[in-house]
Amino acid sequence: MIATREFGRTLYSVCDELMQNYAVDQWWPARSRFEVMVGAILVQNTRWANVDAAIKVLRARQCLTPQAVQALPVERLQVMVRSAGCQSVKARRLRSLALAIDEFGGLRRMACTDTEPLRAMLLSVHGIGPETADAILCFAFDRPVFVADQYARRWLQRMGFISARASKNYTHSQRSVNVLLNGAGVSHQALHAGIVLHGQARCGQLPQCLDCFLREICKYPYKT
DNA sequence: ACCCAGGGTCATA
DNA sequence: TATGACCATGGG
Repeated sequence: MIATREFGRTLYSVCDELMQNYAVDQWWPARSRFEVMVGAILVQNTRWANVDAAIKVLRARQCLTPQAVQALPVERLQVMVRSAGCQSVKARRLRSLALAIDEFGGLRRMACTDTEPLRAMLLSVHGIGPETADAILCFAFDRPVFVADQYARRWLQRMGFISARASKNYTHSQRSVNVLLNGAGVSHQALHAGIVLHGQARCGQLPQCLDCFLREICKYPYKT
C-alpha cells in the first residue's frame, strides 16, 4: 500500500505540472454555473465537440437559464440538443435539472449550500448520477471534490493507488482517493482536467509510472 | 461497416 | 450486487 504522504506529494506535483502545461482553468469552457451543469448532462457518454454544438444552439436562443429551459416544450429542447445524442433522454434530464434548481431555491441558494447536501440535491435529480454530480460540484461550484471517472480509475489502479476491485466501483475509488488526498493541497479541477486530457491523448492506454504521466501530458498541451 | 465517447436508468439473475 | 440493454449522434 502506498503511503498517504507519498500519494499527496505525487498528486501535488502532478497538479503543479498540469497547471504549467495546460490552461486547466479554461478546460471546461462555460460562462455560468448553469451552463456547466447543462454541459455535464449533455456530455454523458458523448464527445465534447458534439456537446459544444448543442450549447451554441442553446446560447444563441438564450436558453441557458433554468427558467428558459423550463419554459421550453420538450420537443423543442430535443431538437436543440440533438447533436449531443440521446436527445429524448437528455432533453428530459435538462428539464428535471431546471425544475429541481427552482424548487431548491435557485442557483444563488445552491452556491451557498454545503457540499454534502448540495451533492444530495444533485443526485436526487433524475439523470444525474455520482460522476455528473461531482463534475458539477467541482466545476460549477468550485468544491474540492474528486471526480472518479473511468480515466481516473484506470490511472489510479495502474499507479497502484487503488485496488483492481475498488477501481470497478465509483464510490469505492472516490473514498480511497479522498482519504489519501486529505491535505495534499491539490487543485481538483486541474487534476480532473489533466487526467481526462491525458486519458484521451493516450486513447485509454495510461502509463504506469508518474514520470511517464508527466512526460506524456507535456506532449499534449491544451488546444481550443 | 464497425467502435466508442468527459453516464445513467431500468430490467434481470 | 452485478452485469447488460438502451439511449442516438458524430468522428475515427
